[in-house]
Amino acid sequence: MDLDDTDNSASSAVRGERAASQTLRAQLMLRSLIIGGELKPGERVSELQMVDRLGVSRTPVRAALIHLEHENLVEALPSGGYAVKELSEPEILVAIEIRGTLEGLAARMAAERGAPADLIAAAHVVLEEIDRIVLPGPRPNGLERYVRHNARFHDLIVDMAGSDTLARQIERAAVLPFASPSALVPMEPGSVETHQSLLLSQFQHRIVLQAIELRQGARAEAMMREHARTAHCNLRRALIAGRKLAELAVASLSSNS
Amino acid sequence: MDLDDTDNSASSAVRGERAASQTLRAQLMLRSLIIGGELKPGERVSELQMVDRLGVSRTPVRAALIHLEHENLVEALPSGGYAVKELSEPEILVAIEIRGTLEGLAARMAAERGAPADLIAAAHVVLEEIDRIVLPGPRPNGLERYVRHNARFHDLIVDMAGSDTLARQIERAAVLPFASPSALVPMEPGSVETHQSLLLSQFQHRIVLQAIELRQGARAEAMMREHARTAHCNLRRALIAGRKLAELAVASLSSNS
DNA sequence: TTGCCCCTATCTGTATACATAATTTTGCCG
DNA sequence: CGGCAAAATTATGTATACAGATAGGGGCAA
Repeated sequence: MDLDDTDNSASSAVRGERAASQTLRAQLMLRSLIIGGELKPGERVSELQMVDRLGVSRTPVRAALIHLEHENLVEALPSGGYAVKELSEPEILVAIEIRGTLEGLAARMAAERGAPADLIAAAHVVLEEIDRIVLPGPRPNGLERYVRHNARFHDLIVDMAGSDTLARQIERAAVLPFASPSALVPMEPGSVETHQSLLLSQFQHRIVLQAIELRQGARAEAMMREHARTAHCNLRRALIAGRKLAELAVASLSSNS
Repeated sequence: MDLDDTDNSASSAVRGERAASQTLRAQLMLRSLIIGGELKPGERVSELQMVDRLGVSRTPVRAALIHLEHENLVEALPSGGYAVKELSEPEILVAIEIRGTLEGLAARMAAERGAPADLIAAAHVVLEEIDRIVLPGPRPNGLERYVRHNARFHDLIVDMAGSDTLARQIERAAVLPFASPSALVPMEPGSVETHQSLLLSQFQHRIVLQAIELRQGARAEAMMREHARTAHCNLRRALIAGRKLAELAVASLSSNS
């Protein structure tokens, strides 16, 4: 069978991933289709249709669907098969709260157990990089760099907790489009409002890191929780601004490498 | 092909489930094999071996393995295939902490949003049933009834939060043998120590429910978290007493209907 | 005797064939 | 003209065939 992706309508999602397994390719492409809105919420995801669309056979498509079910992006229909899960605003808020709660737990564990020195140092470096982005003032193009460093900081906090189980659980909670720490993409790139929001987030980053260093578990946890609630504001703003879900796909996909 | 389970070495795990799909059967049986210790931690789970052992073909076995991977019971090997995940004591403690944290979040959300009256009433009924079990004093055979009602109470709290997303996440966190709220099975049935532990748990139940009714979110959350840490003691006791993981399989499996 | 290389046996990933169940469409009757 | 039923199409669940890869064992050479 022809396995290259020359005629693949969703091949842009797997740029540079052509060596990966068919299952992973199907998973990434399906995620992209769902988050990008090309598959409407509530719509049935026909396996054969996906075979035509993704260029892989039914087996990897089916495996990808099982994975996506656990990621809360599709749900199993009672009569068999899967449908794109419709995300209500309250459920997204809950997902954000779950992520914040678990990241708060990670921060507290890091503070109570003590975080490895190299991770602390790496976090300081990341925060200084963010400083160089946000301190000079609002500038275009700084947003995507911020998102990258922000995601790295969150990953470092989770790593400091030293638990693979916790890391996985957090990763799963952050799959939903607006629940990811990188979900501030819909913000207006150059606006003063955006810039102030980033400054506040950076303050929170510093407090979390300081609390972890000082072994202040409760403080680290509370601040991390509050920090996650920044996403609430972003979601509210995005819902008011209109449907720009497609933009989120890139950030959401790039954050789980 | 012969599809009945007459020569099925693990058929006891699916008693009453013969109408279910092959995938679900494979998932339940594999869970039982892993939690029951028949598959040793770190051991590779050969698909063909499981085909022989479970009496289903490779496709359902493979689907079940993907599900179990998301349940943290197996992990994907870099070279392909899966292996039984080895659960270190610290990781189990983390899993308990995750469950407690998320159940605490559920209790707080129930308190802040207000729980449906019928669920509150149902919870009161359950607590009165538990009272009838533990108040008269230590008695044999009360333990399994306690476990059942205890699981029901925890489910009710989660339901009160009114979020399917949160419910799923908690369910996943509670799959690990000792992380489930039903994980007090290894306790000695008739001992005074066991009875006092149950009494304390029941006090905590009452406080959580009262806090939810009074809209005391922080109190409900803190008490629910602390309540989950009861499992820490049970784990410690079980590890001292010796390996009786097999007993936990039943409780763990029955709690996720 | 020991270490390295090759060969074999098995295992996974993928594709596909087949049977059962669900859904849609079409035709007929009221 | 509308509703219901039946048939056909399509969907999923399951089993299996096949190819590439991997790991392990045995044999040969130093």
